Amino acid sequence: MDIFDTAHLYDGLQVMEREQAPLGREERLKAMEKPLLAWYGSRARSLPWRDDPKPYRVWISEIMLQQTRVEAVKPYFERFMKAFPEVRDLAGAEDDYLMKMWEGLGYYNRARNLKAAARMVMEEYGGCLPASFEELIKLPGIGSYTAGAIASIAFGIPMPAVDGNVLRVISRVLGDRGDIRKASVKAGMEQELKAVMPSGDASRYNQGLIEIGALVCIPGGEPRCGECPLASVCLTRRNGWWKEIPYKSPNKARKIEERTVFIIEYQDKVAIHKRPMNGLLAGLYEFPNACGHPDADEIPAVLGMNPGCIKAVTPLPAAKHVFSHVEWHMTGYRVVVDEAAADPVFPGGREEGKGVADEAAAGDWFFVSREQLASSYAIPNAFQAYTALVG
DNA sequence: GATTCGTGGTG
DNA sequence: TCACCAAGAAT
Repeated sequence: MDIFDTAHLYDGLQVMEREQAPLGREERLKAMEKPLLAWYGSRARSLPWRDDPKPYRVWISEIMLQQTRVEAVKPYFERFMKAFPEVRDLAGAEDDYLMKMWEGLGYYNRARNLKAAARMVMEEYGGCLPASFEELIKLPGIGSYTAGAIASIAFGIPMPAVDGNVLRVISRVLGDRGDIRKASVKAGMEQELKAVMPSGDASRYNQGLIEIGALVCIPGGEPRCGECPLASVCLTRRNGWWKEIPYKSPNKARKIEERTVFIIEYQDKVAIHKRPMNGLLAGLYEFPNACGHPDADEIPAVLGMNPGCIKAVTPLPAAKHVFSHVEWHMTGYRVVVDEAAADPVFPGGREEGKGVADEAAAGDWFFVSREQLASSYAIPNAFQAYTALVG
């Protein structure tokens, strides 16, 4: 028999609890500890950052895991650790290379914050992450969850690490209908968990709660209460509330932007453009693009190019990319240009004062080979449909 | 408190 | 197809 298959005990335990005074919130949370630690001891997945929890590795993994699935992180983590084995390597990273190592993972400010924090760790802590929640949370990119995760997992400090998994698990255990989107609900849960954290098992305790959320008390489907070590203390399990708890207030509708992407080719090279250092996809590279869906005969004006520079124009397939708060509905053109347009002295062959109205005008585009593009410039996956056409 | 930051899996 | 949403943080 599987000792963690507690389904057969539910009826008895429920009767027991009904016969006693109902548990208060703190008592219910305290009742989680033993079954949680026992379950984690036997069921924890083997993960690269878990098997070798050096502070630096825990830090990198926790940043990568923010709003990102474990399976997506794994290959990035291994590659990142080879590129930047120690804090010193990260602190001295070249920006374009750093972003190339992050290319496709999303939320690119995480990588920039990581480097900024690494420099602070070098200067202020001699290259070692501080073993202190209060010091960790001062570092850029480290908030209350990540500070708690690093403090507990890397240093054994008994501080809670409340992420989306923990919000879901604890809301369900307590039968709490508070809106888990609210910062106040998270802050309250951090306080309650801090009061019941075991002083000597912080790492396993926090990771156990997260692991239950990831593997058992899952979102977007029926939780696997039959294999949950917390089933006997869980109010949501007892009352069948899993569809209602956790409660999360609805999302806002996304804004839709129409864009046109230009694959501008000269011989074996293609034009790219560096995006501004703030806002969406900050500091990454992109193909020149513009608002709206201009006709082919409008392209010289849109690009601010002498029509004589353009040797051929062919339309490219439409594509859609969905960000968190914006949707791009894209079309594209392949534009083959001649020497005049590719002249580095006069980038883009542009006419003075004209050009793409917004972002592409900021720094002009420049031509790179396919090899350079693939090896040295981070292009976000929003352009994947067009990147694929460049080969 | 409300917004803005990517991307891919999933029902 | 589409809405949801994941090991959140910064502004």
